[in-house]
Amino acid sequence: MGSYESKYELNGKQFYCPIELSVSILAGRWKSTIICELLQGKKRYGELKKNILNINHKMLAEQLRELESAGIIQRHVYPVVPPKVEYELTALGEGLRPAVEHLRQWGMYFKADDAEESQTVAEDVKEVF
Amino acid sequence: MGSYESKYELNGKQFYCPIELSVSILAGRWKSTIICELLQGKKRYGELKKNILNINHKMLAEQLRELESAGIIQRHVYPVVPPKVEYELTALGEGLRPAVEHLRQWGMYFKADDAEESQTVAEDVKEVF
DNA sequence: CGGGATCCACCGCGATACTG
DNA sequence: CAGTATCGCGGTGGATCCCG
Repeated sequence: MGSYESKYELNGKQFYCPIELSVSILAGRWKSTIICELLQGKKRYGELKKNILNINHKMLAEQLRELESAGIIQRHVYPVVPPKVEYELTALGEGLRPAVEHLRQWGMYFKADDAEESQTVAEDVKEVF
Repeated sequence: MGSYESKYELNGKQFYCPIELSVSILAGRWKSTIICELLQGKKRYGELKKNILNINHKMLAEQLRELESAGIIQRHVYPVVPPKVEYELTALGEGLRPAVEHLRQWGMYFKADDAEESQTVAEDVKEVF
C-alpha cells in the first residue's frame, strides 16, 4: 500500500490497482456467466449458447473472443464437418475460481439482505464468512 | 446449479446468477477503487478525492451515491461549515473484503503472467492459491 | 455448427459550470 | 468543502444478415 508506481494494463487502459484490472475483465455483459459455465468444465459453443439464457449469437462469440485474448480461456477447433469448437479455461482462468466463489457468496448475501431489509438477517448471513 | 428460477435484481436489471449481480456492482469505472479506499477505514470526501488519482468531482460524487443506494456504503454528514462528510462501508460492504482480496491476488497473478508470457511463471504464481 | 459484419440505440463517463 | 445540472462523445451490446 502507499505506492502507486506499478501499473496494470489491459488493452489500452491503465489501472493503478490490480482489482480494477480483475473487475474490468469480469465486467462484460456475459463474461461472468461464461466463466461460471466453464468453471464446470470444457464446453462446446452450442452448449454455452443453450445454457446461457437470453444471450445472442453475436454477444456469445464476441465475449468469448475477448476472454480468449485476455488469456482466460482457450479455443479448441476440431477440423470436422459440421464444425466443432470447444472452450476451456486456461490456468489463468482457473485461478479466478476462488474469487468467483466469494463473489457468488456475497451475491447471495446481498439478495438475502435486500429481501428482508432487517439487520438480524444481515447478521445471520454474515456467519457464512 | 440446475435451477434458473431464483433471480437477482439491481435497479431494473435482472440476473440469473449471484455473480453477475456482484460484478455489476463492482463494475462502475471507480467503484472498486473507492471500495479499496474504504476497506482501509472511514474517509472524508476530500481524502478520497485526493487519494484516487485522475477521478473528477462529478464521478466521485456519482459513484459514491450509487454505492450508497446499493447499500454498500454509508454517508455521515456533520452539520458544520465548511461541510464535512464521511463515507464508510456498511456490514454488507465489509462482506466484500474476501472477494476483493482474491481479485487483488488474481490481478497480480495476471500481471506477472502477462509480463513474462512464460508458463513457468504461471506455475510459480499459482502456488499463491 | 460456428463465425463474421453491419447498423443503431443507449448510457457510462468526462469536462465544465453553478450552488450553498 | 461537498453537491448538482447540463452537454456530448464513444463504447457496449442487441438485432439481423450473410458466410463456409
